[in-house]
Amino acid sequence: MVDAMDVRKGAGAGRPRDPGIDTAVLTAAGRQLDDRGFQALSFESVARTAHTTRAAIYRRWPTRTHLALAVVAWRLDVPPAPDTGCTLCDLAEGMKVFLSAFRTLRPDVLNAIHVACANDEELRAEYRRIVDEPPRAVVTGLLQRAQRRGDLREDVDIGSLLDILNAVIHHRAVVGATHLSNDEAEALIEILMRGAASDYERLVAHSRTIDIQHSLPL
Amino acid sequence: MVDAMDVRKGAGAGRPRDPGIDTAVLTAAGRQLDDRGFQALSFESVARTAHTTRAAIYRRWPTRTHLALAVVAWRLDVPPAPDTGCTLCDLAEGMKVFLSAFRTLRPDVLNAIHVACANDEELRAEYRRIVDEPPRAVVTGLLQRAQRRGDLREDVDIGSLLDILNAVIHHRAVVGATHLSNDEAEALIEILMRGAASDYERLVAHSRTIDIQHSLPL
Amino acid sequence: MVDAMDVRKGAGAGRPRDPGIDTAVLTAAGRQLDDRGFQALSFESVARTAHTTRAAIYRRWPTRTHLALAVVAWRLDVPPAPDTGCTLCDLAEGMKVFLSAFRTLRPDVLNAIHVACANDEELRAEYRRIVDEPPRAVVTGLLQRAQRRGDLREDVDIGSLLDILNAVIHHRAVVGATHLSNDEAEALIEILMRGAASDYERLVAHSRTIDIQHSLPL
Amino acid sequence: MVDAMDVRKGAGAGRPRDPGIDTAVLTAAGRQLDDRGFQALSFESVARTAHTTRAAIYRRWPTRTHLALAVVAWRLDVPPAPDTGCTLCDLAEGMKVFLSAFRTLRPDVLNAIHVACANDEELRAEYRRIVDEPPRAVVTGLLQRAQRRGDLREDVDIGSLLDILNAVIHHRAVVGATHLSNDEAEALIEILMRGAASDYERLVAHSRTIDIQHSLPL
DNA sequence: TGCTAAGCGAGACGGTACGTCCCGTCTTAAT
DNA sequence: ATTAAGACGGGACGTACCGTCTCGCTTAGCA
Repeated sequence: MVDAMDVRKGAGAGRPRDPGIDTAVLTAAGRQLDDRGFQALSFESVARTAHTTRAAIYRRWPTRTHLALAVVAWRLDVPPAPDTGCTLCDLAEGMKVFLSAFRTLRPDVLNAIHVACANDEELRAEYRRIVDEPPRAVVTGLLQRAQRRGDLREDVDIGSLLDILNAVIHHRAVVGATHLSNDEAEALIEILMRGAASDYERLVAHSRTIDIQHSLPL
Repeated sequence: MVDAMDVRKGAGAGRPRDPGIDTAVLTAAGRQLDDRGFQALSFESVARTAHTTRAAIYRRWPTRTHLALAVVAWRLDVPPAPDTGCTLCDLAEGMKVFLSAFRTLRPDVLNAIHVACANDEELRAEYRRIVDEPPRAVVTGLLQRAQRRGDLREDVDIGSLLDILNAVIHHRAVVGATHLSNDEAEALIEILMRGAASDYERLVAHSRTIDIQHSLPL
Repeated sequence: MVDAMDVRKGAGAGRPRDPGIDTAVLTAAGRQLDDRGFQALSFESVARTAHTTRAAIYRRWPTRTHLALAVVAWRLDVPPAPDTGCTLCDLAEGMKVFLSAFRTLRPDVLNAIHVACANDEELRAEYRRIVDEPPRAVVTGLLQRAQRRGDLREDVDIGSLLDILNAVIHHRAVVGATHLSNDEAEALIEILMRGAASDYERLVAHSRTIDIQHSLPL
Repeated sequence: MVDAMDVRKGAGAGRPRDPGIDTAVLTAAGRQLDDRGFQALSFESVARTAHTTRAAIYRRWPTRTHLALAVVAWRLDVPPAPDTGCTLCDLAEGMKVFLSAFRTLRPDVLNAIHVACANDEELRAEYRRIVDEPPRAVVTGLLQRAQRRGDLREDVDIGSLLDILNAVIHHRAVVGATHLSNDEAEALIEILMRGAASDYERLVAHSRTIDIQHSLPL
């Protein structure tokens, strides 16, 4: 994957960048974020542990927020959309996809990055592009199939459902400091599907006894 | 309510604290948070603009996170629970209560505070006590009345509903950088109440044509 | 001995000073000076280890220099002048007297106190009164007897001799970080007495084989 | 002579030090020492008056003692050894050399520096190298010539003589707060030379009527 | 006996300075 | 043109003491 940050102006002339520095820095930064959080991420210490210099990092990423986002982009690998034909099962799997984004970095670190983006439109867009959109796209497809299949009412706004799912998972990860439990996920899906399904009882009947809980990640 | 920060060990002895410093510092800190965000909140500059010294602030609040939380506690004034007998109307009002907590400080600032709490159990508890619990208590009462009235199914877990409401509002404020719109609030309430109400159609019929939208804050 | 610092204005009325605090503070201050030197002597830590408060100490001694001098005064006990009739022997003993002053506190601490006195005439006088004069008086007597006895030339200025003795001992203690060795003391006495004695050879002959070295302290 | 403080580890690489800062800091520090003494020497105020930052000073000198010693090294200019063939005259000149070291800074400041060296072997060595040794080397040469010439007895230990000279001058400067007067210097030389000269009377006769007093500095 | 003047512990107050860390920029020589 | 190295002017950190103050309580001698 091309590094989004690696947009050089007059590339071609002069000594080329050492690509080893890119990976060394991303590795060191990631380790630092994992160990001590975003606020402890400093150019100084990253340069130190990556055995390079601040200047070499500044050349690639202008702020530590850009750097942290680069770590996310480097790590994130969104799983493909499940398609078993069973809406409840797919939905349970879909929640894994949302969670996958929250596993690239500690939730509080992602949150801190977001805060740092708060006053910078360009960075916020970058955050959405890298962190928010990919899982959302996957689950959107999943729900659209369900709606086409007739499992969801026609008038249900899929965006609203996604907002709720995303919000609850995010909120729990970030505020509750624990990920959603199986029971909570079940309760959440039940409440949402009772409100959104054309015929909730039929969905449950067709869930092929594949227990929702067993497909939940945590 | 007694200020949580004003818990002095051997209270009574020693020169008493100058209460003017408390308010000056909280005012200055609040202003700083409003103007430039949490990361720009420094003991240094607060001390400067409050015309006092770092030491006097450290005596009261050990970290800038404690200080910021004290600003929230100082500002937050949770409105009383509405009780009109109309569940949908009350619920719409209830969302105002949640929003009131998110208006004490800029959403990104609250979020930043939360991030700072992430690795400190004591602070996280403080955050919950100050920011989360008060509105939650109010809306809990509201929903319990609705349930007693028979508007909510007996088997609905009010806690889960609150989690969802809280999560969506928090998430929108913090991630979306805008508060929930009327339409979004309406859609949210509809989805949740379809899933949770004993008889959603009856609730709508009895909402006395008091348009949900008109009672929403934004 | 009356404490020089204990000059109270309107003594008599009011609660009397707790004498236990005086000794506790002097003990603590002495210990602190012994352990970590003058620059580490702080009202704060003395108060802490003496289980009292800064204010109680300030009431007694206005600066830490006064306090340190009080420790010296409290500890110093000048030995009496020796008078064996043997000038060289007495002189060797006299050097002990000078050294006794340098044993009340570490030489560098005494020196530091002196530095602190440098810009305060009153304190400097106090220092001289407490530290310098007592041993000087003793050895002055000793040398005057020797001169009366005819062992020292009439034209020798005893003050100059004292200056030299005091200076060399002080200098060695302070600059060399080791006290004068026996050989050095012997060499010093020899050089001085060759220059000051009426008949140095006779003095050596009459030193009753009491080896100079054996009467030196270190 | 290379400045002892300017020993950089991987010299050559990196942005070179701004030599203007060195002189600005040494000037400011010297001024501060002259005006208000060692205890008032703070990195803070030196940085302020040298229009630089604490960090730039810390980069060069780790403690204010090192800084003060650097001021001495920067200022000290030891005069060359006199060699007139007249031992008493040379000796009188030699005392000027000792005094030159004590004129680089106020005696109490030098003393304070010494105190600060007391518990640091490395600093003490530095002090000796910078303050003690240079004048000592000069006068050593002077006395060795005198001894070769036969003016001093063969068995006189030049080191002991130097100790005494150095000690008395140091002591007077530091404890007496005044430098040695002419009379005192004369008395000191007389006492020492009576003890150390092969034939003191001859030395006086050969002092070419060059009055000792007239070559003394104060 | 009760008044009153100090002493006392506790601890807050406005300050100054500490030594450290990191920032973002720069200068240099070498690659 | 990038690299490693590292100095530069800044700013904030959290800590330690300073010398002063305000309290409420204790302890005596004097009236």
